[in-house]
Amino acid sequence: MVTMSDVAKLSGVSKMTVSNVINGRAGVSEPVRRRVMEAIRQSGYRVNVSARTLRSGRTGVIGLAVPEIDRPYFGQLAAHVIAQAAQHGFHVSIEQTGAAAAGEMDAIAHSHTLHFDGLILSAVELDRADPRLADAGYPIVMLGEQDFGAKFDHVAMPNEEGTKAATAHLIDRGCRRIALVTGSGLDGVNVVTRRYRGYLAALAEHGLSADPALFFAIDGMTMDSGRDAGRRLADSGGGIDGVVAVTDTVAQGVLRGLADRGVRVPDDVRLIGFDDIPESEFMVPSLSTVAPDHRWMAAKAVELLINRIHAPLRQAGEHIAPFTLVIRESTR
Amino acid sequence: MVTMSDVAKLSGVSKMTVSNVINGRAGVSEPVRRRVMEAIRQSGYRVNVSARTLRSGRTGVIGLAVPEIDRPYFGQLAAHVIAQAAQHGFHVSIEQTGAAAAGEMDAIAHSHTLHFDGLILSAVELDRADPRLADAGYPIVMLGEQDFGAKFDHVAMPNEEGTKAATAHLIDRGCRRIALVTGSGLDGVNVVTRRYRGYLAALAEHGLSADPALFFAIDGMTMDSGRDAGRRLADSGGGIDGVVAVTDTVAQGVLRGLADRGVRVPDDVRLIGFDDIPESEFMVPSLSTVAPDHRWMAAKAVELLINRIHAPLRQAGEHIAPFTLVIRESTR
DNA sequence: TTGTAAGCGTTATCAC
DNA sequence: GTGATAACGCTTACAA
Repeated sequence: MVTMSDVAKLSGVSKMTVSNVINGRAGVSEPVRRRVMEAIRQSGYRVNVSARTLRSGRTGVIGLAVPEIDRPYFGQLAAHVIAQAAQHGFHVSIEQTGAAAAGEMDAIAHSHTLHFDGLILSAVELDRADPRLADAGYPIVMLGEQDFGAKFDHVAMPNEEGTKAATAHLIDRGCRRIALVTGSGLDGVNVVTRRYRGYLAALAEHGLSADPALFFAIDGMTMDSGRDAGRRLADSGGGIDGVVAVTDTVAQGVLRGLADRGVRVPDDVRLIGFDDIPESEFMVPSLSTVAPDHRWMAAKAVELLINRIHAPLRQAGEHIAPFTLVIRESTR
Repeated sequence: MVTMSDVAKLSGVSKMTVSNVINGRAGVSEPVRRRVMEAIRQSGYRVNVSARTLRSGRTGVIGLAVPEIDRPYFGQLAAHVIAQAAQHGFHVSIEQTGAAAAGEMDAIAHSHTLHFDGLILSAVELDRADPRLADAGYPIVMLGEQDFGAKFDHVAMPNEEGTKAATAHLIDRGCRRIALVTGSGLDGVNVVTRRYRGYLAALAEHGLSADPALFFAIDGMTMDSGRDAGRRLADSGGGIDGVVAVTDTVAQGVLRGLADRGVRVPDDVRLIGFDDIPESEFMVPSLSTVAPDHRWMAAKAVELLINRIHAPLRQAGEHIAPFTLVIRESTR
């Protein structure tokens, strides 16, 4: 392995001068700089990041912890975060938490080991009271889901507003018996409860009542559980004419479950999702959905994190993403 | 920051003994080991990976370079690779190459900087002749696409065999005018040409001719270009009764493009894809497809890479993944 | 503008 | 079994 000393020897200067050239520091004469660059090129020298990190304490890597990278929403999120971080000269390392609280704490403990400069945590289940969160050793930004009070910067989805708009849209289209397909946990403050509140708010505003028979609980935010809910929904015979699904992924499952039972969308039932994943436009029928500005969210999270890396003591804040309602065939 | 020296002082032993305890090396008496463990617990000590890496030369991180992490296939691949690597005590860092050859070389140069122990490269465009590949400084395993000759371990898709089986299946179902929707580059040895050969082989074997009018070229492996191809296909009026799409993602676009034109699947046209992404089961209609064993591929790639990390000089080989044909509604 | 010296936290070596 | 010492490759602080 070729080191800085080798380059120094080759170009007839000291290690320090080589370091200065590499890091673009001022105070190196042009001839020397050229000699050094040439020596670097010739020798094929590469900086040893471990040594630099050991000395400087900065890794240039930020962690992104997501439940499962193979769900479209998180894949898309990761792509945006990687792009944004690159613009600031940071790399991204992805950790899968497996949607379990234990895994999420692992990501933090682990990344401690891996020496991230900071962590973006797209949390679903993590208990907000966990004390270990406080002393992770580096800044953390929460993205997209949980509310952890004032301790962390938090980039939030327009959960309540978005779901309210989606529900209101179905009502506008003439739906009167509108089902909600969502997670079962209605305690605490999280995606599920926030979106539930938005659903209720829209119903109330239009003088509709919230029938418990219209509430379809599912186990995870997966296509599979969505399909199951779609079938139950079709079998319920409750005259349901509209469905709000908690995410597009779940909506895709619902769509499939309804198709399994011969229920047509939007003819028999209208359906709307949340997230605007890339697939939504291509489903048959294409899926109407709440489209948060994902790029904005990724940019915001990276910006907040990098700010905090440079200035650890700042007031944390919540930032709610803007959204639009994308109307497609499923609610025509 | 609490270091190994602190733990040593706290437990009244030397740094070296602490190191031995942490790394589970033999030759530490039980009482001492317990004292050290307790000191670690009390102090909240964490290993500094940079220092360890600097000294040992191992990072414990393997890179995974994929064109775009937000495409379902690569998301799924990443999930499997992460899981497999974890079983061997390795972490995974994901690099996006943006499907361009330049980006793929970047991933290599870059990860040099990042000090991976090895790299799994899911290459699409990378020119096999690029000399920089040879001296990346760590082992590389090619996964899923390109063929780079005998220089690298290579875990390959059953491109030819799978596409042949898919085409034969359509013929079995009674299709006689079978279109192929695939990338335009028919030169070189890559996914596109290999799958094309499989398609031709099946036609030939059943006495059907390859009509150029049945060849629909697309620009990238995206849903968007698939949709476009689906529309052109519907508008072509060539009596097409079957479609082989180069990937499921493209097939999803084709499905949508056909729906745009009111063409019914499978009633008017039968459609089959390649990859068996999670979405395929949930499309309407659900998509028949060639299902390579993704888990097998990830496991093989990780295994080959780790073998090579431990024994750099071994004969490279090609390993073709097993596959099954999954028959769903789109070819019923 | 350039060079010297010290040390970041860990592990390999070899002595005890 | 346990410990002292010397690296690993780089950057910070300071001297020339």
